[in-house]
Amino acid sequence: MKGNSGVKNDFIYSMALQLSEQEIIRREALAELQELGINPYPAEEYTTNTTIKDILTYYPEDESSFQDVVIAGRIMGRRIMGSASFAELQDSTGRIQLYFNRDEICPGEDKTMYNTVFKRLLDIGDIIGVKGYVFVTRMGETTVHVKEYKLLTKSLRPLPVVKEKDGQVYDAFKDPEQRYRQRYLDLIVNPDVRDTFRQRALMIQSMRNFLLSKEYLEVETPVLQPIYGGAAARPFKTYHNTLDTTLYLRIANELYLKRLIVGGYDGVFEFAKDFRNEGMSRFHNPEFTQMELYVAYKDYKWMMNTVEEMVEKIALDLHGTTAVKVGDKKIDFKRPWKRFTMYGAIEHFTGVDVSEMDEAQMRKAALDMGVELDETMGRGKIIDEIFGEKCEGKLIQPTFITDYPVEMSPLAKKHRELPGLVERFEAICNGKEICNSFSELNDPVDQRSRFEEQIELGRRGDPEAMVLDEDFLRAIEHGMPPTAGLGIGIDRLGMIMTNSNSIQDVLFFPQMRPEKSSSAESEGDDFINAGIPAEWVPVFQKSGYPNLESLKGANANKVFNQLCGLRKKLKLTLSAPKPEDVKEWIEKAG
RNA sequence: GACUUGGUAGCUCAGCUGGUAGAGCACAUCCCUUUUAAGGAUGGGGUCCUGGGUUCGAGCCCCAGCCAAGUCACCA
Repeated sequence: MKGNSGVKNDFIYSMALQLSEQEIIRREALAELQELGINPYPAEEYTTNTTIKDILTYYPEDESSFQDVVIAGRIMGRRIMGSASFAELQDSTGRIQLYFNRDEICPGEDKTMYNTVFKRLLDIGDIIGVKGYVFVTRMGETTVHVKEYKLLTKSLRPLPVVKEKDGQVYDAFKDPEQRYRQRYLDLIVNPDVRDTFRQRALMIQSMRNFLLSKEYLEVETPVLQPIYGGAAARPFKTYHNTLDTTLYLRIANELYLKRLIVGGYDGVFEFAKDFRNEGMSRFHNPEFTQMELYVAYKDYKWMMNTVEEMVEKIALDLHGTTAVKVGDKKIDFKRPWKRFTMYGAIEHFTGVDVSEMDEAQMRKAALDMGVELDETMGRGKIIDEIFGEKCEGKLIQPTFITDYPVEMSPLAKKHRELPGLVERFEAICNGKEICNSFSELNDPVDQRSRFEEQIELGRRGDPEAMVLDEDFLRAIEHGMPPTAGLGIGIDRLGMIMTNSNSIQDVLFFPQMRPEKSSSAESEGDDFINAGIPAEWVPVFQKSGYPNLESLKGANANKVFNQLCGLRKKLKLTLSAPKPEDVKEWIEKAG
């Protein structure tokens, strides 16, 4: 360290107790930059005039272009030689090589900006802006010849360095836990992750454009609901102080959107975050996004055609083709999709026609197929079990399953021809449901009795049974036009459209258990309360005494030696304690 | 929730029957200087997830716990 003030030394070395060596070196570089009069975090705008992607795309077509470029981004790699160096710069569009030459960066006598600042004080991860011109190196790589550069942000932590050659990736940053917890790192070093989320955004945009082009109204409805409804699921519960009342985070927005149809809109939709207090897996996150759409004067048959049209358009907008690669399969969203009734699908995959069976016969048939059941299951639930067990996983290409048992669908209208069924369909794709839709039940008398059946299920112990929403009934008693409704899982569809294996890969910040945080900082108060100088607290903690309690009964000589040893090792400017001080501190602990 | 696998340096990972913690990248100092997952030399860097136990001795064995991933169950 040259010319550093004692104050800065103290700051850096007191941090040294918690920091890795590489972090200390970066903090020293930060201090040195400031002494050179360089602001590592400048406030003013840095105006760029192109992007890396544009340079790489258009320069090869016209080598007289890009002779005066300004770009900004993060340093992702450096190859430093004597008077000339190369670096990799990454912006939001891509990565390009930079060429630095000492005598061009520093035309005069003072070579500090090259020798000291660029070579020694900049690191991988720093954000800089550069001005220069584009050329091609002897090795044939399009490169920006830097005439001038400016530090825009100093990075204090080392970045995972991922290297790649001929499609082979070295030292990939791939541990899922770290990728999800520190998504920013994932995004920096794994460019395909940035692409996945761009595609997700494009997918939503495509869907929204489709719906807006039909002149449906995009709306927002409450997330905090006094009565949760619209789906069979367990809710998150919260509490409002002023109202002194329990509220639930919505599990669906269906009942609110239908109220809007009652209110006279012909078509309403919402991209809704829903919350379900249930298990987590690679298909389930506690909060997820669903697009719900309700269109008046339509039925579920119309809605099937609409879903096909919409999803086919999304595939085309994202991939330019209706066929999408998912894992080792190719899924083709080209219309028309295959259609099965639920009974038809079961007969197709099991060879058993269950359509005419009563509950007892059905139970026996299911058990014969090896489907596990429990006592609380009624006829509808058994059909659902058979379907889920024997059919759903086998449906890879997009397929509509229609006409569900009434017991499973308390918000769907009874089938116009087939008793015991409702006018409902789901689209199954890659073995998973991607949407759910019905001709909405608008008969208020029927709706009330369906709710009452749900209440009965709740009494029998079904934790997912729906509760009766009196205001919703009041609304449809005023008359809701015949309506087709749809819920489509945005995350699930996103997984398919981006070829992602888990829902965590299409959510920026999937829910994780909270990280175990070191409580060292708060525990430090104990030391101070016992009269131990604050500047020694981190030294104690580094020595293996996280709190005062841990110091109890410790050998005073040993502690004294540990403290002084660390002081020497880390070149702390603190004055050494006396042995009797240490003894006194330990006595206070015990 | 059950089962399986894993947690070792900033990152990716080795680590023998239980015997003084290793490599590559990154970092530091130096050499070469239009290189490209740059090369060469030297060096620094560790709570082996946590807590117990067995043992003369534990990264490794046993028990408990934490976190994650995979599979299964439930839900979209």
